[in-house]
Order: sequence, then C-alpha cells, then structure tokens
Amino acid sequence: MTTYKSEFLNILSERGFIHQCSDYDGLDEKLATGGSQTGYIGFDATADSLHAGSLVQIMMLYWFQKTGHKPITLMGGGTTKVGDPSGKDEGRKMLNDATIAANIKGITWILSVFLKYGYGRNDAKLLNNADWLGNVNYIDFLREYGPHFTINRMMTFDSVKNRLEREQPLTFLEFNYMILQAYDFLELHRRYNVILQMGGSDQWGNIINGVELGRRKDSAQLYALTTPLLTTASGGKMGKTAEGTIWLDERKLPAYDYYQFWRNTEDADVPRFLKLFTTLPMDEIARLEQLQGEEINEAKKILAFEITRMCRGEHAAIQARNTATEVFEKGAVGTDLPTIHIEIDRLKRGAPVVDLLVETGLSASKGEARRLIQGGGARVNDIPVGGVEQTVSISDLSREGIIKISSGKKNHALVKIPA
RNA sequence: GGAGGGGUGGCCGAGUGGCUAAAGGCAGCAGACUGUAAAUCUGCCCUCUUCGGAGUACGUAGGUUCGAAUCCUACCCCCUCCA
Repeated sequence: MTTYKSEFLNILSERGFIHQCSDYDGLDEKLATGGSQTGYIGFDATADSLHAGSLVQIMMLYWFQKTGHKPITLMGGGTTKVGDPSGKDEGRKMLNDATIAANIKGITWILSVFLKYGYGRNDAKLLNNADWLGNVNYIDFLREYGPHFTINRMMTFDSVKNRLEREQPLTFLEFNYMILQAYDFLELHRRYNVILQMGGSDQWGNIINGVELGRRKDSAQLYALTTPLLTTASGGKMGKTAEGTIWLDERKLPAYDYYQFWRNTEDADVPRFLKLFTTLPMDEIARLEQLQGEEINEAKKILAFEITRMCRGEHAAIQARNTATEVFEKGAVGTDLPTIHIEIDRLKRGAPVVDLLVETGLSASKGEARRLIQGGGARVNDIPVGGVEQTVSISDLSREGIIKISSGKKNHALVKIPA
C-alpha cells in the first residue's frame, strides 16, 4: 500500500476508497502542504433521498472534512434536467422543477447528517449548479467552451462508447451532460477555488473532462479522484434489494430495517464494508477481520450497529440492535418491529392468519399469503401455521397483549389490540 | 418522407390459430442445510376465490373465427438502412 503525505489520502487508501486519481503525487502534495483545500462531489437530484449506493461518496466527503478540508456538495439542479448517460442504456425521464427542488431538499437533509454545514473554515457548503447553468447563453457557451471538447475524445469515454457499442440511442441532450459537468468543475474552481472532484468510478470520464477544461481554460491544476464501483460480493448493486431501496433517510426506511440490511451482509463483504462505512479504527477492523465462521456474526453486528449509529443516531441504533437481539437470539418480540393494531372483536371472532399477513405487509396479497402458509413459511408466535384457514384468536395474545406474525425466519411483525 | 425489423409476465427471452396464465433463464419469496452468511437442493412466483372456479394479461383500438399472443385493419412507440 502506498504511503501518502496527506492524512486524507492515507485514510482513503487504507480503507479502500481509491479507484483512480488523475495525479496521486500532485494531489497528495497539495493536500499535505497547501492547507485546507476545497473539493466536491455532485449529487443528481433524481430521487428525494439518497440510498446505500451513495454511502461511499458520502463517507469520502466525511473523511475529507474530518482531515481538515472543505467539502462542497453540489446539487445537480441544472444537470438533472439533462440526465447522466453513464451506466444506463436509456435516457432518464425528464423531471420538472418542482420535483427537482423537492428532491434537493431531501438529499440535503440526509447529507447534513454526515457533514457539518456552516460558514466556518472547513464547514461543508451546499451549492446548486442551476445557479450558473440556468443562465447560460447557448451561443456564448458554445463559443466559449465548445472548442475545448472534441467529439473524437468524447467518443472514447465509456459512458458514450458503451451506448454506441450496444447500439443504444444516445441523445444530443445526454451527450451534453459531460460538458456541463466539466463546466461545473471549472465554475467551482473559479468561484470557490475548488481543486478536487470526487465521485464513483463511473464518473471518471466526466470528472477528467473538467480537469482538462480547467487546464485549457484557466491553466488551473485540478484533480480527479474516484471510488471503486461498489457491488456486493455476489455481484449485486449496492442499495437496492427486493424489499426495496436501502434509503439512508429515516423517514423512508425504519432504523430496524436499515440495521437488518447491514446485519445480513455477506461474509465476504464484511471487512470491506467495515472500512468504507464505519469510522472504527483500523486496528479494531483488523481484529474483526480475523474472525472466522460463526464468529463473523460478531463483526456483522458491529458493522450494522456502527453504520446505523452514524446515519440514524445512537439511540435508534441501540433500539434496532436490541430488537434484533430479542427477535433472533431470544426468540421474543422486539419493540421496533412493524406493528399493526386491530380491534379485539376481530380476535374474538377469529382473524384469519392470511388477512393478518397482508395487513402487516409481510405478504403482498392474500394469494401470496396462502402460498406462504402452504409452503410452511408462516408462523404465529413462532409456531408454524398449519393451514390457510387458520385463525388467530384471543388465546394467542401474549401477556403483553401482542401476537407475533412471521414470514420466514427473518421477517416479523406484531399485532396489538388498542389499549 | 421511403424500405425493412420490432413491441410478450419485475428483467431477459421462447412461442406464429386450440394442448398457453404463456417454455427457459435471471431476479425474488419460502423450506431444508447453516451462522440472521455464501453455495447447494426443493417448493412457490398475475389478482380474487366459498378452492369448484372466476377475472384480468402478450403496445392501443377494432375485426375474422366455435376459438387469437398467434390471422386482418387502423393507430401509437422503438430500432436499422435510405432520402
């Protein structure tokens, strides 16, 4: 492993954040001896929050700030209207202004959980490229910046090349995305003396365009730094699962579910995730890395707890952990499980398990609930449900007035009667 | 504008008049094995259902036929080549 002079690059390096850098030595020198530097990452405003797939980028900014530098989070209010062609075969849907504004609000909120914003020396700063892209005059822009981009060069970028090779359409609109992103970098350099743009490896081409534009236009020395494209050990994309997207925002995903997602990390991913997503000291991570077999579960618990703590706070993390322990290790009920309330009269009459499975959200439809029961995967108070006709009655209530319904071993919900 | 190709279940992709709620694969869910892991094997995988069935579904709208994802007509959308 290379040793750097700057604390930032050392941390990134040992934690596995670095995929490519346009100039390792130059950037290292600048960060180590040039005082507090300013760097940025752009975020598309295509959704109203961020999910686990953006966590690497966020953590990189976290370390950037932690090591004394100033992070800028750039909202793509302008570029979102164009849509990044990278990694996709189809152009994105066009979003309207109101949606974009709402999305930016949501994203900003979650970023502020990880970064300290303000007006201090290395406080994070929030910007929106709509502020300068919105007023761009087409002809002026073309004359000013157009000459610095050759089609020949742009055709060599993966985002463009892939589309063409796969014979998928790439519109002129999208083709312009990279020019706009390059312009962002230059603009940020001019306005805030930004010297570094970070991002996922899929952004490399876009970022490099900015670096080159800066050099040609302003003779500025800009740097590009990218993270590896993160997939799970079995090749899946980060952040999306069958149950849904792993949102960072507590308003979009309960802490317990967030915790469980990380708790169920594949063995092979644990060391990598510990380095990337927690701020645990490296020697502690090294210890956890040594664990074998069943012991890895200890590492997973720490992983899940730490990640949940950072994103949702200590209190929520403890609660999620307690619930998980209750449910999985003690076979009891946990307070954090999804809960529905039903009238006591329904229990007196006998409520079909099928209905409760649907109402708790454990099954999407009655048919699915029936199949679950037939397949032996449904449980009431941890006892397998015998048949699709089975009902739940008052006698199933625990002393606390709770009935636990389960789909499989991992998905549980509670049924309570109103007090 | 002209010529050709195409639009099938979450995705990919068979299917060219009845045996088709539609092969196969992927993804997903559940069971077994385990460690709340992976791999593997098994079952499930449109909706409703009094479990007998019923209703929707193969771009959209009509038509032919006892019967259509499959044939005809119009329309919409996508791709390729030509202008």
